Amino acid sequence: MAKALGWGRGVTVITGQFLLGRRRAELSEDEKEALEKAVDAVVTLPARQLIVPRLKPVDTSMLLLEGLMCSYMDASDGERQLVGLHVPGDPLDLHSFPLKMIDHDLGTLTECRVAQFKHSTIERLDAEMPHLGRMLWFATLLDAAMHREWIFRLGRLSALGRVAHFFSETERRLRFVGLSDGERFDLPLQQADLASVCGITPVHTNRVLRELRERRILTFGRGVVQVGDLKLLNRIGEFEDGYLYPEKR
Amino acid sequence: MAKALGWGRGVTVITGQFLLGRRRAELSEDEKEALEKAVDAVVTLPARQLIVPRLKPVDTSMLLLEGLMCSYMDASDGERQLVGLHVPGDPLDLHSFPLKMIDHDLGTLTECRVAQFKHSTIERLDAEMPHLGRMLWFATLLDAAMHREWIFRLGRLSALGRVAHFFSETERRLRFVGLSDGERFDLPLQQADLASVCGITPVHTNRVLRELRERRILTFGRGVVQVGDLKLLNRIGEFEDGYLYPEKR
DNA sequence: CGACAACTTGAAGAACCTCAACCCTTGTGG
DNA sequence: CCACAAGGGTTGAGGTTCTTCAAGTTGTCG
Repeated sequence: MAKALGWGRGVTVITGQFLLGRRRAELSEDEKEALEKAVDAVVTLPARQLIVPRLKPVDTSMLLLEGLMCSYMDASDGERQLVGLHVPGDPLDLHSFPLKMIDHDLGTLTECRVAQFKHSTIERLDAEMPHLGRMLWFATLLDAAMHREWIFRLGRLSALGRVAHFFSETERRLRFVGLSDGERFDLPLQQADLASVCGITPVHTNRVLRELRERRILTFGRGVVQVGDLKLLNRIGEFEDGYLYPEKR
Repeated sequence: MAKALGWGRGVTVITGQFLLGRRRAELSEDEKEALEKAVDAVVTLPARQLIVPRLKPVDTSMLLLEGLMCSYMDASDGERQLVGLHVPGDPLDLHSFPLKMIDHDLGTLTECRVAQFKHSTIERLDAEMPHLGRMLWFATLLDAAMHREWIFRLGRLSALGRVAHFFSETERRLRFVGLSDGERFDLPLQQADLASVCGITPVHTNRVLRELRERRILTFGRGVVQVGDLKLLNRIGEFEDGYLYPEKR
């Protein structure tokens, strides 16, 4: 556990990726320290498990440290729609703090490490440090911004555009936390997961991936993405990163 | 202006529809009064106007009092995707308080009346009344919950299902604030707007509306919705209102 | 090696789009 | 008071995209 490493100002062994690349710089040393100390536990979750079911009261929120998780909703015919992908550094169900439950299922895609925060602790933090509270609020709104972009993606883009947009967004998000160099990154998903994200069938997803491969834009296999032409990928997906609220440089 | 009406505890001439039907009951008299006093101005906006453009810093947030507004994003081919519809009682760009800007355009559909709140005032409120701050946070997350449902709608439902879901959701939301009785409600939109919501063409929207009409489920014309069979409408749209966080009864 | 899951490909069909024409209502000016 | 223009709504015909179904192929792990 991190506590064994000893504490000093700004030591963020657990929460160091939170808001990284976004507005982390606006967090004071006091705030980072308070956040780090607010961690109740760090636990490991098995792959492909439902972790937080919808519409059930919860009293804890989590921060993803390692692995991939997703938010999803199932249709009456059993088809699954992913409504969010979560990468390290992302709050997972922080919105359950004001909402008291979540309106979707939250599950793991791979084995994951997460940090847990009791709502009672967050409540104290929010009351005592209003600015930190606002940064937590900000973090939950990043999800909403991505949701809006996903609506746009599904409503206005072709299958090729949707897949390109998803890879563009995911590449950018992983780059925020140092998990992509813009050319290659791990993304341990299956084609069926991609289909669940993009609102298309697995079969058609396969054909879209073939086109991206043949046009030397991107290859995806065995959980690894190799980007051939990031500019073109972004253009096909009509991707611009403004909605991710990147840090000014 | 409301101030002319005189003040007493719980007088909410302007903000009385905020969170109505959701968790408004959790607001104390002090909180309601503080919110009402935080109103900086009430203004009228013309129909079909861009009110808040994307990616520009803002220092004010608004609450919709009367009329219809929408959030939208435009694709490179000029096609518009609505990502949110706003009805009376809804905060419009409250998320711009933590975000400092919005990542989408916000405009009017009809002439509207809105109440304006300066971010500096919200900041004071949030610091002095943490519980009220959390209720504001909650309100912004209702948008996120609707976004998730819209993703599901676009990703997993047919054109008929999407239109049915939109009408189901809108009917429910208007009922929260007393603007629908479950059988008939005003919805001053055009078929093209519906198309922009559902990610389909206006022509196909027309055909879907014909089917709903012929099956006696719903008629829509001249800005008026007549619901023939609400249960069936909800079933076709796979609509359940849990994600709208209705008040327990 | 065999079993299983994930990926791949082909063929046929459904859902939705595009384009074009027409209708209906409303408002305006002669 | 009528003619006409304009915008929104309606319909048909044909084309495209994506789905469905079915049959392999490849890779992995006991």
